[in-house]
Amino acid sequence: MANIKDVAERAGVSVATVSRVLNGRSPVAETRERVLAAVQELGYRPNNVARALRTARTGALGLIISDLTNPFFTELADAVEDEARSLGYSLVIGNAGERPVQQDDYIRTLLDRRIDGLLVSSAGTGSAMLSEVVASGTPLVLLDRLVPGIDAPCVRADGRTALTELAGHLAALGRRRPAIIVAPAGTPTGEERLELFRAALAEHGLALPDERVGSTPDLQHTGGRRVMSALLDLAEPPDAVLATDNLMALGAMDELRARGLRVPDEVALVVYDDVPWFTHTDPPLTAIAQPTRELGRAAVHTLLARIEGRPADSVLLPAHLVTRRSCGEPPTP
Amino acid sequence: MANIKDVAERAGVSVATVSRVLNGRSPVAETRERVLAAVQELGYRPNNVARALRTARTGALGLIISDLTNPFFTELADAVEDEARSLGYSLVIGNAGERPVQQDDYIRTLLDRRIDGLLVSSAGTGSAMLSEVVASGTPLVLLDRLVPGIDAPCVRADGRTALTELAGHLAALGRRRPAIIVAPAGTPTGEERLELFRAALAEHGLALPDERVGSTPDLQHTGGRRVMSALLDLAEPPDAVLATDNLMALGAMDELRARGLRVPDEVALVVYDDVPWFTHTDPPLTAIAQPTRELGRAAVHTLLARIEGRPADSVLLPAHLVTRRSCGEPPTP
DNA sequence: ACCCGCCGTGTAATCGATTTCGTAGCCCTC
DNA sequence: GAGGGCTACGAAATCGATTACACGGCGGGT
Repeated sequence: MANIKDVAERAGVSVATVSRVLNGRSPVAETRERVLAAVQELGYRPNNVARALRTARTGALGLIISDLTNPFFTELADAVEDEARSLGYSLVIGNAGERPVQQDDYIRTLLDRRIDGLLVSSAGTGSAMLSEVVASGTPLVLLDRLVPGIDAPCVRADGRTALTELAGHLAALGRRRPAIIVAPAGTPTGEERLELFRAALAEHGLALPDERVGSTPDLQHTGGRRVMSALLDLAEPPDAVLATDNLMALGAMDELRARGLRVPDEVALVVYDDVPWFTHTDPPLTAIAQPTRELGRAAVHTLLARIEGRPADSVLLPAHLVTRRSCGEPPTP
Repeated sequence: MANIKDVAERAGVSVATVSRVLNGRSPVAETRERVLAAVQELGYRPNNVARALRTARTGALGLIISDLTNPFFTELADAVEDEARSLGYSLVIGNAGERPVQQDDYIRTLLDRRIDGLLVSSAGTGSAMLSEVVASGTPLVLLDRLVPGIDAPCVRADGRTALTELAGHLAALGRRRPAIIVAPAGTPTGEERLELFRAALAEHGLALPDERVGSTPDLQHTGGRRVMSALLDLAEPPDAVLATDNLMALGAMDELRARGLRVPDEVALVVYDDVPWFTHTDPPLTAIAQPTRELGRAAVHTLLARIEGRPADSVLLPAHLVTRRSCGEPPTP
């Protein structure tokens, strides 16, 4: 591949001049055109690696995502990618697969690659490497998940409105024994959702006793199924279940189906995170929709602010309840 | 951040020695330990940008995916990422969003970043930039989609077995008027699936006339819905439909539902690409499952072969029919 | 007419690593 | 004991860009 020296020779100028023309400085029509012609003829493209070494800017952002196959995170990643690209950055995606060790591995790699900034939707509580990121001075923004003890802005959705709406919805439909499936105590997101849901239910005179709080470290399909099974084995099984993750909800649905229980007739089901195909499940699922694309966009902007040294605050966007049929009420058209 | 010079000073050796220790050459216990101690104390990590400039190897692979929000491609990307990471490469993902222009944009960026190799699941027929890739000498492997005129190995699934199984399945269930929803003529994948399906049907005495071949350039939800609508308006509407993409299938289902037609009673529906949540739709969808993760893995291996100068051939892995209830037969447990 | 300053350009340093080449010291052999 | 070969290490070139500094020429001000 042609390099800047080849271009300089062909245009009969120095490499400095070529560099200046390409970066918009010192615009003298005649020289400028000779250089551009040479660039054209040789099909020259600047080597980003060399440029990055010299300028200490790679033009790449890193995104650590907890689980790429989870549709919520896919959409988030898509939104981030879109926004980053439109602002001239490219995106290196690291998939943590919900494993803290793998996450740390990836963060290290990205740091070694000298990305300009890092977005992290953290798996678990693995904050050891995160404090290293902060220490290294690489701009960091947390996405969707808070990490205690890490001094970085966090962009995420606020479930309060949605959960209040949900509690009202369930109460109005006569549900008396709500339950929740969450990540285990200690994970900030899980705890927050639990507390908000409990508070919202209380306002409608509904209790959420600990026995109807099912939790599992396995945030996937099988975890959700196992927890749902335990809930159904209770002396007083729930008549409404909120699954705080779409994968766990799928597992929960499988368990219901396996036991021949009908949704919403016998048990109402609500999912945290709305996903396009929830319209197509049997029955269509009532869901709490986070403003995913907006989150992605905001995260990129916050990160760029940090990169450019501008002040950057945390962002909190409201989530909303999307009513479908899995709680019993027909959707209002 | 500490650099190699700092380490050298602290250890009282030259930078060359530090480099050698870190790369496993010239192992002399005493010096070696001094260097490693200095590395430890300074928290030194080699600058990958500088290393890449010198060695002309970035340790990064590029992946251009046609649509990140399509679950099939998500799983593919996940598999590729997994395999790449386990082999010491990181992955830069570019999302083409099914837009050739954006795809070309991204390929250029990745080339500028001097990635070691490129995997492309091409959107449309945008092969202009692809021939540039070949010309640039960057190792290239096509993924899932063939691109005519591009001299690069292609890793993809062979639908012949699956479509033969499907034709038999439909015939056995008494379906007489099969139809297909495909990408428009001119897209290799679409044409191939059409021809294979037609041939397989013929073996069971079933015809697939052109009027029951619905195509749309919009490979998304709305495209699928529009085509399904046209098929249903036929004088002799189909009693079985194969949608060659999972997004289009969702659109098709919406149209069926909107018209109050029951699946499988009135129309059988089959989807190309199996996705985890197809178990949860109403009814569970019979699908053609591509060996997605194996495809991802094979693609990375093929690409590495090219990178290392080993011979690399195209790979063709068989797809299979996964029978559920959307064609009428209960699944055999 | 002379000098100052500015503008466009070239020369060379620089970013942080790898790698070639050269050299000093050591051991072994004859 | 001298010479040859090997080993461990350092000095310096190198990758391909950006950029600080130097310099020559030209225009304008006095």
